[in-house]
Amino acid sequence: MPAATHRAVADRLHSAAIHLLRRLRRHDEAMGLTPARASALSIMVFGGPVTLGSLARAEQVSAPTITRLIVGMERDGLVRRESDDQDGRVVWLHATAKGTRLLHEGRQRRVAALADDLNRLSDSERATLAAAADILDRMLAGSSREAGQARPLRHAGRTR
Amino acid sequence: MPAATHRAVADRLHSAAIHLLRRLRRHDEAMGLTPARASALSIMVFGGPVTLGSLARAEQVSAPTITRLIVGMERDGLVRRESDDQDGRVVWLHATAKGTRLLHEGRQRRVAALADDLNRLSDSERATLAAAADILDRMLAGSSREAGQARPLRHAGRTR
DNA sequence: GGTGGTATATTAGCCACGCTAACTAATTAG
DNA sequence: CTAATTAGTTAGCGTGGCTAATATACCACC
Repeated sequence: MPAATHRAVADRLHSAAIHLLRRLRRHDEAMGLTPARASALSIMVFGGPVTLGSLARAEQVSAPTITRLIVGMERDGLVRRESDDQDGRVVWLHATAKGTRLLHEGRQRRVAALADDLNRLSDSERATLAAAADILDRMLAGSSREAGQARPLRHAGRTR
Repeated sequence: MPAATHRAVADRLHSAAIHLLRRLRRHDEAMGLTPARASALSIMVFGGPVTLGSLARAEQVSAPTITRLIVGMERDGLVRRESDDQDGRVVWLHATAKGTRLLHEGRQRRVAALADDLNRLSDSERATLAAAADILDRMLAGSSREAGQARPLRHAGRTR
């Protein structure tokens, strides 16, 4: 397979991923969870308690951004702060029951919408998609170099 | 194939798409094009001139948001405004040469990064991904109900 | 046991880009 | 000709990116 073909595949994959997420994203905000909050919550729910710093690294945003995000989420009862008894500087973040519930509801909705679309495909088409998802995840996991294993849905940043 | 399996496929696809775009998005801002600008530009470059209103619909954002985005892009020489001679209300938007060049450069970068990853796969894995991209694009095109045919990379919105 | 350096989190203040509400101007319908 | 509709803008708000500067805690070392 020549390199030019790789680029063509890359291009189509890129486009497919954009369309897929554009479609799913509409369900994200249907229940009061902004994307930034959903992404941070997913890290805590699937990966357990984290410190502010490690959350910032996992989300690939700056420390002040995370501080402010968490202040709001704590105010709304989605996360709980807890200070470390070994190290007075670090703050541990836990998803509350409410936060966990909201995250799961949103996830359900998104995935259900996609599953609807999948219903209209043939078995072999679905099998192809399943195989592709596996290949992609292996490929991307291999080239990812960050700490967090969960799913930050990162969105843009300013560059100045 | 039972519905439960569809959900599992949906879940894996969702996750794969997120990881894919998270990886690509880093290249987006490497050249002074914010995601919102890149997305608007891609509509004009690949789809030709558009009116403010149709761009807003294609991007799925409100009219004021587009107005402000375009004001900035015009200031920076990425787009040109032109009024319609039939209808004094409408404003046509054209990508300038500079805008077109910037967009293509960014696209090259993103796709090149992905093609690198694809190099490490086997031929049959690549074929699976190519087939999956086609299936996805057909599936998503079938359920999309908007006017614009180009590629808005939409990101979150506020709901109040 | 104080002193300097490093690490963690916060505060302050900027910018981009979502939104609604309210407006102007142009067109179309009746 | 007036009323309704449509296209775009202006004003003003909220979230979530950022850097720079600061407070606190820890650590290392003399």
